[in-house]
Amino acid sequence: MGKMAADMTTRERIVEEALTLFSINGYKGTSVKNIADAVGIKDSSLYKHFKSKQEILDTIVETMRRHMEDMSDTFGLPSDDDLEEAASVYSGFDETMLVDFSKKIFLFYLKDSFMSRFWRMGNIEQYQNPEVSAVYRQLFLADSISYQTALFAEMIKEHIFTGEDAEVMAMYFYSPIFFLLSKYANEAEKEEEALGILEKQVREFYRIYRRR
Amino acid sequence: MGKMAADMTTRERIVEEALTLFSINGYKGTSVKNIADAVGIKDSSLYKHFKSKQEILDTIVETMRRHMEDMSDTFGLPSDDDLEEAASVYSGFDETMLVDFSKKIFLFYLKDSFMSRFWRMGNIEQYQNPEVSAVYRQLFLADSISYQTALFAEMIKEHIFTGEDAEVMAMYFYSPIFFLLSKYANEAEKEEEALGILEKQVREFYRIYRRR
DNA sequence: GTCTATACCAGGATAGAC
DNA sequence: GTCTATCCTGGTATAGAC
Repeated sequence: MGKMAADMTTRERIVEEALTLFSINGYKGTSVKNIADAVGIKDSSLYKHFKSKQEILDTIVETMRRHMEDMSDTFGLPSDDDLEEAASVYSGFDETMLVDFSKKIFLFYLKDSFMSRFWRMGNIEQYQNPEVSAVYRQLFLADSISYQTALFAEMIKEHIFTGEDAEVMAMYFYSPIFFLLSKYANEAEKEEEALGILEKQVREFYRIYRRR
Repeated sequence: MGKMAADMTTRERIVEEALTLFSINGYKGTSVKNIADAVGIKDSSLYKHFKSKQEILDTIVETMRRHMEDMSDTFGLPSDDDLEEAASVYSGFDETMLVDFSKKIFLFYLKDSFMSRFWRMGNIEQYQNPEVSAVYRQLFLADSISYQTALFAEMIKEHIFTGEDAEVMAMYFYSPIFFLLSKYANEAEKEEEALGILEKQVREFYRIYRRR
């Protein structure tokens, strides 16, 4: 994203096209020639930029790892350091804000061009490539839960929500998002349907845990 | 499962070994020779049983489709027809029974040899093969939700649970199971950890929706 | 840094003997 | 219904000219 094709180096464009193809056809289902064709060079020329097909995949994973680190910014989420601040930001939280927050997370995963392609590639390659698997699992399974657990814990402490166990709350908040991503990642046209279901879930979540 | 290798025809053993290999290395990552080796025959001999590698995959999908139809039995679940009966069966439902019910579903998906291999293969191949995708999505995304929606709707009607929207309840009941399957499908050794988390989720679910 | 040409190998599938 | 031998294609990667 951000850069136009013209602004990108050939090396960057190879990574870009490879991620797209890997996310559609998988690593084994994508040939070096497929990637070269997409970039508009011959397959042999590609080896001036990468010493092997595997090295392209490694570069994608590395890029994703860096992308991940400044994800909070992209998200518009506060960083781990200032959770207290985060909670105070959300202290005027109402139902609508919680719904918007969940939709923001959902649509970021679904529509951000890097995220959505990595989601799909991660699904396909998670059992094959240990490095892909590690980043995929951290991103979509571990970090999401741990961040939201910390956030809900803070919000309980600040008496914004009631609840005994922040991790249980985080699971109830995030796992429907995860489920809907799995279901709708490949059906962009049904986005509205997905958002409708998500909204109902989150309104119920708010009803259950709001301070009474 | 149930049949020993000795009892199975060569054709059945090909399907069996192919599913195992596809679930580990994917369709493209598995060669006909890999399958033949696992069965103990030469790759060329395999073509006496199947006219192509694709036909093996089609047979697996077909087997899964049939497996699916009598899943309710395997599950120990009532069929769609007699939901009223199902609800009355659960009318004496307490927290422990709900926890056991959720663990049963979770462990069935995780440990049933056919299910767990199809789960993994479905994950890998969901964007590649339309037929795999259809069965995978029906099994793990659509049917689970619709069955549990019907069940909770009946239980609300019978005043066993309180709740406005059975589908929202079904999502809160099933999506943590789905999330935990995604997380632990490849880490059989952490089964206890997964069950611990599941139990906490379901106890919270019961606390929220039990009749008061 | 792009091209053409080519080496090399692995995979899917068939032919034909036993 | 299993084997050996073989065909063909397509994929990764390298060499060397421009």
